[in-house]
Amino acid sequence: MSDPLLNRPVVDAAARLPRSFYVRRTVDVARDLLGKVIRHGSASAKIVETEAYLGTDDAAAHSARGMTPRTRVIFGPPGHAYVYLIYGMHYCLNIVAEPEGVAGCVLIRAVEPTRDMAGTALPSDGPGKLTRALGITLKHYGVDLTRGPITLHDPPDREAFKIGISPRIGISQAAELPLRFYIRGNRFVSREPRR
DNA sequence: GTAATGATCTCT
DNA sequence: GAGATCATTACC
Repeated sequence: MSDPLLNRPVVDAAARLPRSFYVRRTVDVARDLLGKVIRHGSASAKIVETEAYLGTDDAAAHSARGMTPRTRVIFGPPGHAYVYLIYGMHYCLNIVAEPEGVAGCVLIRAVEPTRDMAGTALPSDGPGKLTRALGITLKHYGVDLTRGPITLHDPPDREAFKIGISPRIGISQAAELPLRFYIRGNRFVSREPRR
């Protein structure tokens, strides 16, 4: 493979994001997750697109209608994974934000593959595709991202990028709110912004 | 217990 | 533009 994006060095475990990173407003966590590295097993990828889903005041959020067995983790301590099955076939990965007791999570919409078990990049330009590429399923519901098996890290090299903001994709409620964040010009972003 | 729905993706 | 496919939810 000649793709320079592949086979980069594995990030240092010491750069793992601390709990304090997640104990903030959901919008801030969504924006700051851009450029971070997500790891699962030997797979590794850089986050290039996110969406904020605000707790109980956001009609588009699963947590809008209160705590249920599924949304329980969204109200729990930050830095945990909220995974759900959509359309009977795709898993979506969310990162829980806000202090314990306050709902809020960030949907990971696209990642830039940096390494995987086969040494080949799998499609990761969409929320359902990236979970498949990283091997994330419902069994990862509620896992602590400061412990594993899924972990988040600061990138080994700090590349500058510009942040784009747009309305969220694929929702009907609160569809106009500018809660989607992406790295401008990155080719793995799922869609270009609407105008 | 039954029925509607969906933060998607792939193919036509 | 339509179909795939099933966990979760709301309602009986």
